[in-house]
Amino acid sequence: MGRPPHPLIVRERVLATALELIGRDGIDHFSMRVLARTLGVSAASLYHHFRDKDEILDGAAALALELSRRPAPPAHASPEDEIVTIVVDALGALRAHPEILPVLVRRADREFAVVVHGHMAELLQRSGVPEAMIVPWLDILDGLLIGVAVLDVHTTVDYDVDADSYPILHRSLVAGDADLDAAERVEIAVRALLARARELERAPDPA
Amino acid sequence: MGRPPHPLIVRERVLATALELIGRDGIDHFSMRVLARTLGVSAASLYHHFRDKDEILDGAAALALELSRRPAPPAHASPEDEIVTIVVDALGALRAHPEILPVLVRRADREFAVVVHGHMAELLQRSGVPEAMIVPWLDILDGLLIGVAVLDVHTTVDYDVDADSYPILHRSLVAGDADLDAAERVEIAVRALLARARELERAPDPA
DNA sequence: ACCTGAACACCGTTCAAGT
DNA sequence: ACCTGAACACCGTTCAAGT
Repeated sequence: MGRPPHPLIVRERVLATALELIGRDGIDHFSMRVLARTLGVSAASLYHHFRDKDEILDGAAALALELSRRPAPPAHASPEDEIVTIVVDALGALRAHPEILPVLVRRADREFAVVVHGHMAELLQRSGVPEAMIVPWLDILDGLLIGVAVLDVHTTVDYDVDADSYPILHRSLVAGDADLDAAERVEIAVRALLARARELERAPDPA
Repeated sequence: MGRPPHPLIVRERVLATALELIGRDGIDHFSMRVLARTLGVSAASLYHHFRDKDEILDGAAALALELSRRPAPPAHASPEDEIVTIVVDALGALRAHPEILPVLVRRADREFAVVVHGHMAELLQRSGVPEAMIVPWLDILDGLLIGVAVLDVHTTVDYDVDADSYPILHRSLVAGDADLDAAERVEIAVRALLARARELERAPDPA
C-alpha cells in the first residue's frame, strides 16, 4: 500500500488497544498479529513504532496504572491515614487490571512509582520514620502491596484443610469473619508497619 | 522406535531437568522441544506424562520450593522467632530460583503452602492472635513474602531521583545504611506485623 | 518515513502409526 | 502402554519492496 498521508499507527492508541485486548481475552491470547488485526494494520508495521513486544506490554502496564490513578490524594489529618489511602488506592488500581499484573511482576519496572514514592517519603518522615529507614520501609510497603495484589487476583478457591492434621488453621478458616477483603487486610498491615516504623530508630543488627 | 522395555520418561527427571533449564537459560528459552531434546526423547512423548506445558511449569515450581526447604525448622524460644525463621527461609527459597518466580506468581497455587500454613497457624495462636484473625494474618504474611521476593529479584538498578523534586527520598537513598538486605527487611516487617497482630482483638470496622 | 506481504525460525499440541 | 515423525495452526521478528 505504501505510506499513507497521515500515520495509521498512533502510539497511545496501540497501547490502549493492547490493554483492552489483554483485559478481555487474557494475556495468552494476546499476540502481535491479533493486535495488528484489531488496529487494522499489519504486524510488521508495529515494529516501526515499538522495539519489540515487551515494549508494548510495558506500555500497556504503565497505562493501566495511569488510568486507575485517583485524581488527587485527599489531604488527611495524619500522614498515616494518607499513606493508607495511597496504598489502598494502588491496590485498587492493580486489581482493576488483573491480567496486566504478571507483566508488572515480570518486569518490575519501579520507575513508574517514583512520583508516589517522593510523596510517601515525605509522609513517612512526617510520621516520624528516621531518614535512613525511609527507603527500606518504602520497599516493605511496595512488597506488601504487590504480594497482596498477586494473591488476591488468584484467589480461586478456598483450599480444603484437613481438620485433624491442622485443627487451628481449619477452625480459623471456617470462622465467619476470617476472610477480610484484600483492601481491609492491606490497611491492617500498613497500620501495623507504620506503628512500628515510628518506633525504630535504626535497623537492629543481627545480634 | 516403539515402546522401550523400560519407560524412557520419569516424571521427576523431567521436572528436575525443566527446573535446571529454566534456571540456566531463562524462562523465555524454555520450550517443550528444548526440554525433550535435553531428555533425549521427542516432544510428543511428554504429553503422555503431562497434560500440557503448564503442568510441567507448575511441577518445576513446586520442586524448586521443595528443594530449598530447610530440613527442619528449629524450635525457638518464642513463636515470633520461629515465624520469622520460616518466612526468611521461604524468602531464601524463592530467591534461589528467581526464574521460577513468574511461574509461581502467574499460577499462585497455594496448595503447596498448606503444610507450613498449618504450622504457622499454630504459632500465630500461641503468640496470642485471635483465632478469627489467623487466616487474614497468614494472607498478609504470604503477601509480604511474595511481594518482597518479586521486588528483590528484579532489583536491577537503584533508580535516580531528582534531588530538587524529591529531597527527602533523595537524601534517604544516598544514606549509607538505607539498603538493607531483603531478608533483613522482611524480618523487620514480620516482627512489626506480629507485634500488632497480638494486640488486635478483631478487625476494625470502617468507621 | 511509514506501511506491506512474504519469509524465517521457531512455538504448543495432536494424531496415526509403530512396537 | 509408551514413544515416534509429521502435521496443524499458530508465534515474534526481519526485510526487500512499495509510495
